[in-house]
Amino acid sequence: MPRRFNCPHGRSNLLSTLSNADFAAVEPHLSTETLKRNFTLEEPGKPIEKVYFLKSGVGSTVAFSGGGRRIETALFGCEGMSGLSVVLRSEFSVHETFMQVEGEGLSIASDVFQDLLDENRSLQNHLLRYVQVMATQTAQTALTNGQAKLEERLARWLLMCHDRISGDELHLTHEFLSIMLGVRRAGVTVGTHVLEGKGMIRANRGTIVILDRDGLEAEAQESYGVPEEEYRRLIGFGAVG
Amino acid sequence: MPRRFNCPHGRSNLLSTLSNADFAAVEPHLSTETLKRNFTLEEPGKPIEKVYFLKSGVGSTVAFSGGGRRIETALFGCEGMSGLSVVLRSEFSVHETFMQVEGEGLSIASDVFQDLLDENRSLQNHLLRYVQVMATQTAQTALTNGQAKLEERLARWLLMCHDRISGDELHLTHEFLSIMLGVRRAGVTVGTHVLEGKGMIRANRGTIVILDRDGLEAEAQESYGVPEEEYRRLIGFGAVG
DNA sequence: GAAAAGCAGTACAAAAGCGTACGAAACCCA
DNA sequence: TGGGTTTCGTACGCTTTTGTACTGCTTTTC
Repeated sequence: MPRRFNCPHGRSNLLSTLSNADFAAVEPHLSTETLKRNFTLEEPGKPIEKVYFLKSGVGSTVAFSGGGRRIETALFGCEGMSGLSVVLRSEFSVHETFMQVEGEGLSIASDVFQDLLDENRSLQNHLLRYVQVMATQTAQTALTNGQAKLEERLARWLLMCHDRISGDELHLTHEFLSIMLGVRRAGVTVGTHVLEGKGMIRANRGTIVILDRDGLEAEAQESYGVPEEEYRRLIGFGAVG
Repeated sequence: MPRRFNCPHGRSNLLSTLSNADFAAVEPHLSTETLKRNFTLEEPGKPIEKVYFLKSGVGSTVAFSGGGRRIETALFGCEGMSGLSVVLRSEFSVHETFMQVEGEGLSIASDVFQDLLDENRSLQNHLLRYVQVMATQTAQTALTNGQAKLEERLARWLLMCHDRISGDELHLTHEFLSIMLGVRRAGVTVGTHVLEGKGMIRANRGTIVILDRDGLEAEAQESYGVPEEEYRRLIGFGAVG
């Protein structure tokens, strides 16, 4: 199976799948921005100022609790956007969203964007379908967190990240991965060794290279694939230019 | 702290918090239905025919995978509704939603409802905010599934269910609870004994009685409360008649 | 080029939870 | 009333994961 969200030439697939009229309405208000690693796209509990459509890179939404527990609940790249709370008329969310892999994005001011949604039914409907995709992803994360073993969760995460980058190299530390998955750092070390032993990845200080996607998909079992299929159903892929 | 979603006299709080105009638009199309335990509100992968606003009882959304793994991702009562996929223009969801505790609900045909949403901005916006509440609940479930111990998850679940029923008795088996939480049946038995030992609940064949909510909230730690607070912020409570 | 910081590998005991299984108690229905 | 069924209590060994901590290798910084 091919890489699933490999948006060609750093293009936002979510914008590409808009109708011409909808895209024309949005386009004048977009500004290109370079989004560095760790850049905050949404601050928990604070009104969202800009919505970002990624052209490349990966964004990550994390739920946390007072006691310092954190876990990633959703992740998106060139197929998606930040600021779902704007689409959902909620001003902000209690969760945090930041850039996990740096990239480029198109930003639009939240208030302008909200007006566009008001005026433009089909634009809104399209993005609501995207909300459903993300809701599915989060539900699947809940399922996986509750039922899958560490290696399976690790494989799922690597696949989802791989789907959204170009090339096969992920630049991240075990520490970071352990926070995303909500497990112990040393557990990630052991888990990567297992996947490495099966020849699926090659790990190196700060880098993981994907060698065998099919193997990883087998390892991830049913943990991987459901939201990806929903994306295909509800959003689809824009014509490749 | 009082019971959080104790809708008086079996009333839908979600409908009660609509503006008069919005409620007037919806009201003529509603039919009261008795919803037995296990009644399917949404079938996975099949177009939703009716949307239900609960007046009493509890509905439950479950994610599952081919391998027979299941876990509850969200739960709602008189404060909520089924059929979020209709609000999100997605026809259906891949998850299953059914009645966990029997009750009454107001149903409306999906196509009629969708037309109402089209014509009625503020109705749609209100329900979109409810979608955000549920997204928050699911994210919190992902966090809890990944990080909390069995007893904490159990306490959270009991509280969420207690919030949505009248009285303090939950009628359910350990087997059922184990499926909702995605744990072993025998684990639930042990967990309930611990909570019982602390005087928070009293358990009996098919019944759990909540004795000490505050105790349970302490047991659940930060696992409980976030989506409830979001509901308060985004939906609120209708005037008590 | 030395010191500091960051990152990865490893080890060990302990806890949490699982799979399984068996028997007892409570309930249901004929 | 009695047999079948459902639900619950409990036990045992095993796997997974944790908490903690120490070591050594890189990379960065001064």
